[in-house]
Amino acid sequence: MPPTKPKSPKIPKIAVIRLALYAKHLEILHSEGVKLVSSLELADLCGVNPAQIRKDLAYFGQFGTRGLGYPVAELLAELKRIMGTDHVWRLGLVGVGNLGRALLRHTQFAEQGFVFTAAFDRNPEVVGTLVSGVKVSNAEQMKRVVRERSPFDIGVLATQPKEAQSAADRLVEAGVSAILNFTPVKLKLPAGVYVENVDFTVRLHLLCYSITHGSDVTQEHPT
Amino acid sequence: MPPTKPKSPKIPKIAVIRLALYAKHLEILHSEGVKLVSSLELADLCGVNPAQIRKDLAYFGQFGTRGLGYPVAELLAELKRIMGTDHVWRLGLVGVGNLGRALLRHTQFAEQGFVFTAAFDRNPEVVGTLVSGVKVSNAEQMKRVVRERSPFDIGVLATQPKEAQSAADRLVEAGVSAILNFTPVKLKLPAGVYVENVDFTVRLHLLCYSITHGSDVTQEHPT
DNA sequence: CGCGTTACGTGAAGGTTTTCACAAAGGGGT
DNA sequence: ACCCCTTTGTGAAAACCTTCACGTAACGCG
Repeated sequence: MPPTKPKSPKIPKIAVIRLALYAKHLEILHSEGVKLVSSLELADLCGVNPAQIRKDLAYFGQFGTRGLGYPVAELLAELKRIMGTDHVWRLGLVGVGNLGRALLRHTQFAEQGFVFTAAFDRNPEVVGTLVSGVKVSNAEQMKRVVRERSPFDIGVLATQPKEAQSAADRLVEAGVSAILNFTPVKLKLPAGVYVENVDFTVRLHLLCYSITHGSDVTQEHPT
Repeated sequence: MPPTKPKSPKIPKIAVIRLALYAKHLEILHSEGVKLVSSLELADLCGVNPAQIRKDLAYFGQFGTRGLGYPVAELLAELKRIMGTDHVWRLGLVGVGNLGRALLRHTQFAEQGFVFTAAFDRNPEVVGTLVSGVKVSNAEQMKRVVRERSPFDIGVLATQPKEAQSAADRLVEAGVSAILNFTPVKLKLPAGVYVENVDFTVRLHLLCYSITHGSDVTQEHPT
């Protein structure tokens, strides 16, 4: 079962998203004791085309045996390795407001190997408190706190919009190279810092459009 | 400024998402007193290709004047009309937990014309309380509450995973035809009910992949 | 041990979305 | 009233992603 590095340098983002989808269903199959799965079976579970699965996997190597299918446990392990989710990732929250608090308490993160190791805010009333087992530190001392006490890999940004950019700058300064951005601000960041913007209102807009027009949109993207 | 119904029946979903993006930036321009904008200027602000903007708009009609550009106020009004966001939408929350509470208190919704008019939970300790000005009702009486007291247009699902499907069923029963689903459950619903799934963990997985591989993904989808 | 069956891996075809490039059209100055 | 400049609207081309279809490999049964 050879390489795990991308063969060609350009993988469609959507393919990576589907990889996570496959992993999720493989996890279930694995827990059910299923040892082998064909692209057809997995495709049914995931709601995609079987050829799609084979193509997506082919970006990263050969994982199946012809005539049989894919070994569930091995493929799952490979996918996790490819996604980088074969180990725990540490999250650092900036902005302990309504949303931030909910994120800290959100159990799904931990279930998937994402653990908050730090939290920051500027409000003196919040700094020093413990939320869901995480101590809230002063946002102004982020760099020092990260270095001396609670390092983390991914920054989670849930501040007020007007503080978003400076908070992001501080994250970068502290050495973070990936940010999950819950604010509606388009962040300006140096190259090499990865950002994913989460904006639920976009989805609401989409629903409004669908209700208004009776869904004449095409693609049905996963997640 | 002619029709607003789609010319051809199939509009790419991604184009509708971009429409919301354009509207957001037009809103800003409008508040700055800008009267006219060219596709080039707007494209720069939105981070997309100018031809893309013209194509997207062309799905719905002709809104610009050659040699000049687009009238900001008018185009904004048109886009809102197209998206259906020219009036307030009423939201109904199911599941007043950590996330639900944060959503009720989230100010961005109201700012964009989305107002919670109802909230439901099964926990007797929560039922009857007031969260962010919204009375929490018993989830089992959803149908009645909706009809007699607090109708709403879009259901927002933030329950525990195991209750998600039955809560969704109840929403449909109560006449709701659009659901914003924050649970990781793939809902089974009758045709004609629109669902948008919001799963932040997908984005985290994507960040993991990027960090691990140094971003070799292609597309850069907005929001 | 060979043959049939199954299902992967992949080139080629098909479909969709993005970008290019240009004709056509409106505005404004002279 | 005409001409020039700007920028739209849009076919055509390019890029991209998905699906098809088949060669090929592996297993297992007789």
